[in-house]
Amino acid sequence: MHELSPFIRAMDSFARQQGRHELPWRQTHTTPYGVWVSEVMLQQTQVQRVIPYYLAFMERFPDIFCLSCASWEEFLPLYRGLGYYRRGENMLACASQVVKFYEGEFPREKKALMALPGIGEYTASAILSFGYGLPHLAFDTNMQKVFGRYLHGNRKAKVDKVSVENIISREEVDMARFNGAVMDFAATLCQRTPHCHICPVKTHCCYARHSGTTEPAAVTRLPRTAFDYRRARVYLWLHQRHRCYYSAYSDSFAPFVLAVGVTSRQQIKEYFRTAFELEVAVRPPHARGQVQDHPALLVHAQILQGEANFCQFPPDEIYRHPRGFIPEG
DNA sequence: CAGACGTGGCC
DNA sequence: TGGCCAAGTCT
Repeated sequence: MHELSPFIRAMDSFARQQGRHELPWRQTHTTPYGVWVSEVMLQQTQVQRVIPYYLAFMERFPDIFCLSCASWEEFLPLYRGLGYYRRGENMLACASQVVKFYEGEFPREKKALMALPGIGEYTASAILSFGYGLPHLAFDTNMQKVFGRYLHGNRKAKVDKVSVENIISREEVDMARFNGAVMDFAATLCQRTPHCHICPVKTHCCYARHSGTTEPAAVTRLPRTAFDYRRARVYLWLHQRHRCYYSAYSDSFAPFVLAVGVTSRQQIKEYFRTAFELEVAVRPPHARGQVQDHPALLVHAQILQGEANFCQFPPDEIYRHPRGFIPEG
């Protein structure tokens, strides 16, 4: 017996009663490949957003051999819109390595998995537990939040992963079931503002016992002064992973200066699509201010697809603000 | 080890 | 509408 016993029993019951069993990557026919695809897509991305991407992706690339042969041009249509395009590059590289070195089967060892591109400790554990039924704890931000609160009353508190994993393994618990249960529990009950009044472990949880007073409340920011996007101009730095920057001019470096009012990410993408036949990923503005009495936004963007016929400059030869830029203050 | 990396939906 | 959010990984 130990302090986690009630929690483990509660999660088992929670999984049975309120588990999200209908998620497409939780089906009985889901392969380690399917687990991997879902886990990579789910990184820093919301479940509801991933579902349609996952379904379409598995239809287009049903197995890892299929994916390992795909080009970036074939891959991108099924990935575009998910963001974090390095993730996408890593998926292709990973698929090709698994085929080349492991005959298309993901290894069953954490160390070997973590050596593959785009697979870190969390994703490796997820593949091992969900894909192979091995007893690895999939410790993500959900588990951090839940165990931090349960054990120490604070979602940010340091949690000893190894001892938690050992304790769970010792119980006769299916680790995959447990991992999924904690995620569902975190998503539906133990949210940023947790619903302790209906929580099955409230009598054992450190956070609930202290009525949440052990955790700092979410910060509320002061409202900012309105910014006139309709009159604003975007100054845009187009780059390849910040390794080289493209200039709007051929003789010296200059950022792209867009038309007044072309400020939304959607508008900016459309501009590069029609003007240059380029697909670009546009970051939210990293600075705003004034240039010659006009509101200005400074924006980074990188090329996803297409050929750029612009002059290239190394990062140290570009300047980061337009002449006369006055930061908002 | 901070900081970078994307996006569309939501209030 | 602007600021925040969501199953990490890499450098």
